[in-house]
Amino acid sequence: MVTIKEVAQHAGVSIRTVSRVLNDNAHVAAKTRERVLKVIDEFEFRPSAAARYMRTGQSQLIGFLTDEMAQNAFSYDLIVGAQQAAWEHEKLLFLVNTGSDSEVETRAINMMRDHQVEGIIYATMYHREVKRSQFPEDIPTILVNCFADDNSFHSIVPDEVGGGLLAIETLLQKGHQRIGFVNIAAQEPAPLGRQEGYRQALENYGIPYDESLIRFIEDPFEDLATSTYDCVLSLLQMDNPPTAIFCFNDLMTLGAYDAVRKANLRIPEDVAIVGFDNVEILATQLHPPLTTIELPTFEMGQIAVQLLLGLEDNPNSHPPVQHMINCPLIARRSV
Amino acid sequence: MVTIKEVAQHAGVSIRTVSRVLNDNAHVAAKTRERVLKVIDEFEFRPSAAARYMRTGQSQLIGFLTDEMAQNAFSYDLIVGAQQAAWEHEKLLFLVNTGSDSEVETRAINMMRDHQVEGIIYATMYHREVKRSQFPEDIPTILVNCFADDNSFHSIVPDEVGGGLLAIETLLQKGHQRIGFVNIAAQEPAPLGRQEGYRQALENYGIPYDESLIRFIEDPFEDLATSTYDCVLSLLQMDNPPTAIFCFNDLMTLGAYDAVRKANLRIPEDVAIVGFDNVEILATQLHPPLTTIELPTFEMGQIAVQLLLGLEDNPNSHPPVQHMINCPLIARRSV
DNA sequence: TATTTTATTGCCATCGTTGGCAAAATATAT
DNA sequence: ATATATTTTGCCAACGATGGCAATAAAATA
Repeated sequence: MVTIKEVAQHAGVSIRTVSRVLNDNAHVAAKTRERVLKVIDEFEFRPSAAARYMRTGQSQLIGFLTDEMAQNAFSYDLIVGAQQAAWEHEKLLFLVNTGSDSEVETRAINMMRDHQVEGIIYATMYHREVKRSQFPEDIPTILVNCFADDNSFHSIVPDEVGGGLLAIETLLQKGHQRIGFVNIAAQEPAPLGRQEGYRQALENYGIPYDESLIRFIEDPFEDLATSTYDCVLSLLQMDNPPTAIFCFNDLMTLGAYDAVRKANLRIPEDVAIVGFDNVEILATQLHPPLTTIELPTFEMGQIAVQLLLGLEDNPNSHPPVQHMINCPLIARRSV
Repeated sequence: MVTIKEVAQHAGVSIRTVSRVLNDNAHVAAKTRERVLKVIDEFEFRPSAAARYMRTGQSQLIGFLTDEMAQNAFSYDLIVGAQQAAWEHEKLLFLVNTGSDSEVETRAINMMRDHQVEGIIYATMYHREVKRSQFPEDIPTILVNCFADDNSFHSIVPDEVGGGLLAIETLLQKGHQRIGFVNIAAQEPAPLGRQEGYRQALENYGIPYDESLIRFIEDPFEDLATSTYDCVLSLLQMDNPPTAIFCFNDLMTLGAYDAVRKANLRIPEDVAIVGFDNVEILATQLHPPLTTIELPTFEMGQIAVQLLLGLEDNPNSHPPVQHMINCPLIARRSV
């Protein structure tokens, strides 16, 4: 590895001059600069980030922690979004997947501290609350898709209620009056929020809230599509069946599509279907393509980094920002 | 940030002693060590990785480059696999997604060099050849899911031929004699290799190779499932239709399932289906769950890191290893 | 007790870079 | 030509850690 010393030697100047060429650019004669630049180029010299950090205290590093390796595309888009934003600011992203193991988490945070990251982004795979104690107080931290129990950290979460509302209002606008909803049973922001959106939308349109149109899936991991299949089939076999179904997520629409076909009905002519998440691999390939609410994960990753970097300028921007991201409708052909 | 100096001061020893406690552990009196350890603990001191690197030359960093942000789960598993292996060796992973932009790629490699990564892993989203010139010669590099045009780098790729062979032999063992194959038209290792596996399997069982059973999809990005639907439907409408279908990837089986249903046939009783990739989100949720060949991406990521770290011990292990990863069958219920 | 061995500790240089300050070189004003 | 201002450059000390070597303290031997 070639150092600034060698460059100085070959250019016949002191290392201070090389350093000046590298940084200020001021106070160095044009001729000298040219000579130095030529040597730098020739030797492919690049200043050591570690040595630079030693003097400046700027590591140019951001830590990115994720809790579990989900099967879904969620995490990946989030990472890429964050990576891209970091890139635009010439920062590098450290990635650690902790698998929800709190010991690993602590160790990971320690390692990031060792490398003097300028900030930490902590992203969870599903929207939930996290304990504040697990995060260091002296490193700027942004929570993504989660929030601290005491809201003591900046956090970026999707607007679940707004998403649910938008899904249902879209259906109501098309004239649907009875709308089934296959939700999951957990007491978490996502199912709770989306259901609240469902309720509000009906209220806005003066349509009574019929509990029998809502079905819950207990175990959201085991055979999700199959459970949805059963739920949707039973909804369609009601005396007064719904003409539209809202599924808690896109994966579930796989089962919903099957159930509608089983009942010998057509999508969207007989039954409209709306999902949530906009998992492109599914939504675009289904038959017909799925209308769904987008969980803008890429954007969330981007915003997290931008927020983090903005923080450095005014680190005392208390109270922490609770950023709520709008979930737009992606209209395809299932409505 | 508390430094070794402060620790030394508070413990009433020199920094050299603290350093010894931190590293060797030898040649320091039990009493002293205890005292130092207490201060370290109390002040939550952690040695700076940058300063450490300055002296030792060990950055503990690995660079991970990906070419594009694919929709599929491929990349994510790969990253997590690599991350996990890195973690086990106490290394941290830098992630940069280049979006196939060679300028970004060069800049990314430069940034990694700045941070003195111990090695670089370059992973592509589909199995292909890459140019050797784009990689630096002085940093150990592992290619994943791709290989250099002159095989001058270590590389880890899936055994496409073996995967295709396994898929078809599985079907042949079940007594299927006419097996349809929906492939994609690109001249790349994956479609070419899997088709070669298809051919070999038939040859092994002494069954004639009937070209009319193979269909090609020209544009593998636009409406893949729909194109597959058309292909499978036309296969099933042949005079002597196949009793099994092998799809180039799992996404395509979505269309294949629809086509089989459309033809009023059952899976697997009337038509067996085998996919490729083992995209869990799809394979486990389909109706019935999909039998498919796994592309062991997680494992590939792990092996990449292990190989990289092993390299440091014997950096002159020329010629570069061309590692071929076995693709196993994941038997579910579509066969 | 004196002497040798061994265990413990501290001083200093170093890694590659940047910033403060002063020295040298050049340009401008008298 | 001399004095003064300005530009250009170099020396040296950091940053936070580690390693070589010497100094000191403790233990073992004579």
